This record gives sequence, structure tokens and C-alpha cells, in this order.
Amino acid sequence: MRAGQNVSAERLEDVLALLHAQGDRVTTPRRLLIESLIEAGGHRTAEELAAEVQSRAPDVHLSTIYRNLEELERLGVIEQVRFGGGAATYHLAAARHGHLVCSECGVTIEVPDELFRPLERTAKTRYGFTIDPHHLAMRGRCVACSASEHSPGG
Amino acid sequence: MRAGQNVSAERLEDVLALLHAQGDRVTTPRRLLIESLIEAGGHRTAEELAAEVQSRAPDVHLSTIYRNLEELERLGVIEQVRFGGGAATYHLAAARHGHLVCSECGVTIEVPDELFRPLERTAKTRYGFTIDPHHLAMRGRCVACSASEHSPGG
DNA sequence: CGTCATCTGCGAATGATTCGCAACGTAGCA
DNA sequence: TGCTACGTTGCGAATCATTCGCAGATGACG
Repeated sequence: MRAGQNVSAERLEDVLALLHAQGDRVTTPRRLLIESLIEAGGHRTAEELAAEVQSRAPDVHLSTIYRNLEELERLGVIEQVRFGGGAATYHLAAARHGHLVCSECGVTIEVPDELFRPLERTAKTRYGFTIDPHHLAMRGRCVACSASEHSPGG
Repeated sequence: MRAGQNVSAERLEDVLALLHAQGDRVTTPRRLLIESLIEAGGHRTAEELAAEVQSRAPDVHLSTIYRNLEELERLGVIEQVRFGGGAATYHLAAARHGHLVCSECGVTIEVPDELFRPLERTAKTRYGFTIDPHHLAMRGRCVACSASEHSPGG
């Protein structure tokens, strides 16, 4: 049977094969970027990914990261998510999940996308609206900030 | 009697009253911006709003627009939505409605907030996360765009 | 009508992302 | 294995959106 870590290895080769099939070349910066995305497991900004890649290949330029990120998104390998006002974040397409973003402290809670299923279904059946599975994000207050919010006052 | 246009007028006064209550001043740029947002009816970028305002008060600066947009968002009067990679867009916040925003054609479908209830409840009970009722918005594709999306192709 | 804090206009600063170009490296072929 | 062709890269400048700092203007209130 397949060990868990093998999944990542297979994933890497899978992506490389896809690149190859597209006529794209498998370069060192590209391979390192994909590895970083796989190892990241969550969302990372271009800059964070660049730092990760540069720890193994210092000469890789930020613009190269952006270019590859764009290409990988085009291939459907990764997804771009934009929080608040800062830099965009990226994560593997397979790691699909909903986001609960606290407007107060900024913490992001990752939740299984099944949480959005009922909403998706109703939107579809009742309004013919297909919710974009890549943008399952809601804003609000996390449990900690919610608690301090409840303190009596004013 | 109240004509439809009066609704907007009431809305304007409502917002101005809110500003007043906050200790904020009612200035010309601010009033014009709110009017523009009300008349817009949909999402507009800061730049578009600036153009609108400047058509009536040419000296209003873009940075003033941004500052007021920020303030209005803080007050819950408007919401910021980010499409793809460009500028952020803003629109009036509905009191307690969900929004289904089509990323394709930009149409916004207002839906009863009950649609978000299961999601809200689960987020609360399972993660202690309180979803902000002013940000019940999901992106996706409306029925029309969804249909054209389904057209067969290469 | 005067006082004072809030706002504004303006341009520079910042932060994120994209572009142009010449050098470089990978892939395919003989 | 060596050559050729073309996708890629590194680098810095350019672009785009948004924010900041400041001094003067303006609205709220007595």
C-alpha cells in the first residue's frame, strides 16, 4: 500500500509530468517551487515561497516565483486566494477547503469544504448560482475575539 | 408619498446620521462619495468612484476617496470585494442579506440570510467562529454565465 | 463669529506584481 | 556525446493600487 509521504512524491512527479506534457520545461526553480507548495500544506504568499525556494537555490528571483505561480495556476495545479488587503496567497488545488477569517485578529481557520455544501446546494437549486469552490471564505470573529467582544461595557 | 428615489434619499440621510453619531464630520467629498455609492447600485473601484465624485467636485483627491472608503467600511456602511488581481471594489452593505456575486458578469443576487444559517451555525458550534452578518457574500457564476460556461468546446 | 479638531489636497512612499532583455539551461536529435 | 532551438531565468525598472505625512481648509458647536 502507499505510505502517506509517497502521496507527495507522486504528486510532485504528477505535476512535473503535467508540465512536460504542456511542453514546459522542468527547471530547478520550478521544481523547488512545486516542492515548497507541497510541503507548505497551507497558503503561502509569493514572498514566503520565494524564501523557501531561495533557501535551497539562493539565486532564484521573486519574479521567477511569480511567473511560475501564474503558470501553475493556469494549469490548475494551484489556486490563488486573496485575503484582506495584503499579498495574494497560493495553495495546492487539492487542498480545497473553506476559510473563516477573523476580522479582528486576522487568524484564518481552515475548515472542510463540506461546511459550505448546504449553502452551495441551495444557491444552485434555488438561484441557479454556482458558488466558486475556490473562494469559500467568510469573515467574522474567531472564538477568542468573540469572547472579548462579549465583555460588558460601554 | 414616498417615491422610489426617496429610499435612496433616506439611505443617504441614514448614513450621514451614522457619521454624525460617530463624531465624524459631514464634508462635501464624503457626502458625494456616499451618493455615488448609492447611485452606483453595484460594485465600483476606488478610481471609478473618484471619477464620479470628481465630476461634481473636481478637487477631490483619490486618497480622500480611499480614506473615506476605509471609514465607511469600518462603519459597516459598505463592503469591499476583491475580484481577480485588480483593484478592490466597493458596494453598499445590505443589512442582513446574503450576496451571491457573479464573477463573470458582476450581477449580485440578494438572498435571505437563512441560506447562510447552517454555515453560520456550524462555524459557531464547531469552531466558535461568529460569521460577520455584514459579509455574507459568496462568489461564483450566475445561472446565465453558468450556462454559457457549459457550452462545449476544445 | 471664533476656536479647535477633523478632513482634505497633494505628492511622495510603499508594497505587490509585471515587464523587457540578454544570458542560460533543458529537451530533442544526429 | 555534442549541437541547436526555444522556453526560462535573473535582474532591475516600470506599473498599479493603496497608504502616509503635512500644512492649510473646513465643519461642528458654543
